[in-house]
Amino acid sequence: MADKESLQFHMNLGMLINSAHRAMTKRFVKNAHESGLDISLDQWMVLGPIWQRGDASQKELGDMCLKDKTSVTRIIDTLEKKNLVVRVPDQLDHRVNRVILTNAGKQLFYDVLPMMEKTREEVKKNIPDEDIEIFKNVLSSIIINLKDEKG
Amino acid sequence: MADKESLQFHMNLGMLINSAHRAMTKRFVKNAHESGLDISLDQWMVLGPIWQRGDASQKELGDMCLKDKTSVTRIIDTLEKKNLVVRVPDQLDHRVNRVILTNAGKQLFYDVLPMMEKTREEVKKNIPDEDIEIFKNVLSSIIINLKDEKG
DNA sequence: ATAAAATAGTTGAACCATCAACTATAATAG
DNA sequence: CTATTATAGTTGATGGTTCAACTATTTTAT
Repeated sequence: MADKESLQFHMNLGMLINSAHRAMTKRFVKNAHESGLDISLDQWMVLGPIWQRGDASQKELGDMCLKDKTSVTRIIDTLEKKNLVVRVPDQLDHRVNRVILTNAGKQLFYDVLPMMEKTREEVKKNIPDEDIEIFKNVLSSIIINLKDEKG
Repeated sequence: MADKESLQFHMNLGMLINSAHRAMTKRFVKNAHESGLDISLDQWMVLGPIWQRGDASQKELGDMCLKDKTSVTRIIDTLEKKNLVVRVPDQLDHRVNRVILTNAGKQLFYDVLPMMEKTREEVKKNIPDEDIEIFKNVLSSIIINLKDEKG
């Protein structure tokens, strides 16, 4: 597979991760679009945990998605603009917002699921399972290697 | 290593790549900052190939970095604003710009090299070489799996 | 030789990430 | 109890990515 060798020869680790990441988000959006769904990968990354738990604070979402609080704020902003979630002030701790799905949000979640599965398969095509395992292992190690004090 | 297992349990492939990528660019910028260097990882990704070849068209840079032509335009914009590169109209083909390094650009390139090496080592720490090989292999496969018509 | 198609690059809009500075509330220390 | 500190979230600024639409050249096809 000359294409692949050429890629590896010319690119360092950072570029490869960068490109793979961008290719994945691009494909996700493309598949969503073809299914008539208007959602980005980052919006989906946030929607998932909310669905899973029923509700979540923005802090919790940031922790679960490994996203910055600023990013969470802005993603929730656009999800709210699309009427997919709402922010509900927490009754006990007035600093926190509980984010919950609207009916439209729940509907979208279910609509996206099969499309997500399709994307996952496209990504993993022709890659042996054991390589995927090592791959995830290395990713985790890199994240831990670079983890710094302030989350 | 409970930390790592926990990561893998909670995160899917997309999130892991996303986080690893962000951690790497963050660390790069942090190391650059600590060395008194003002450059982002994307700017560095573009600077490298220019140095390597002496000059390059924006199209070539996009191909080499796997970046969109719009991104290249904007990165060159900021590199030019920082007086690290200049755009020179190609004499033969009036559609293309040749991008070349200024003296400041060359100087910065040499200053960044050791810092880049340090970052690379931090990223790969405790990861066996053969796993890194498989890792790069999987990344290349993903990129190829998702490659679409319009680069 | 001219019309049509391809190529290189730019611009504006929308979204995401990061940093720093900020508000408001809660927890803790004296 | 009050002063300090910590936490949750927001805002503005800057940089990068993608898409779509655009300009200006070059290539090609007839």
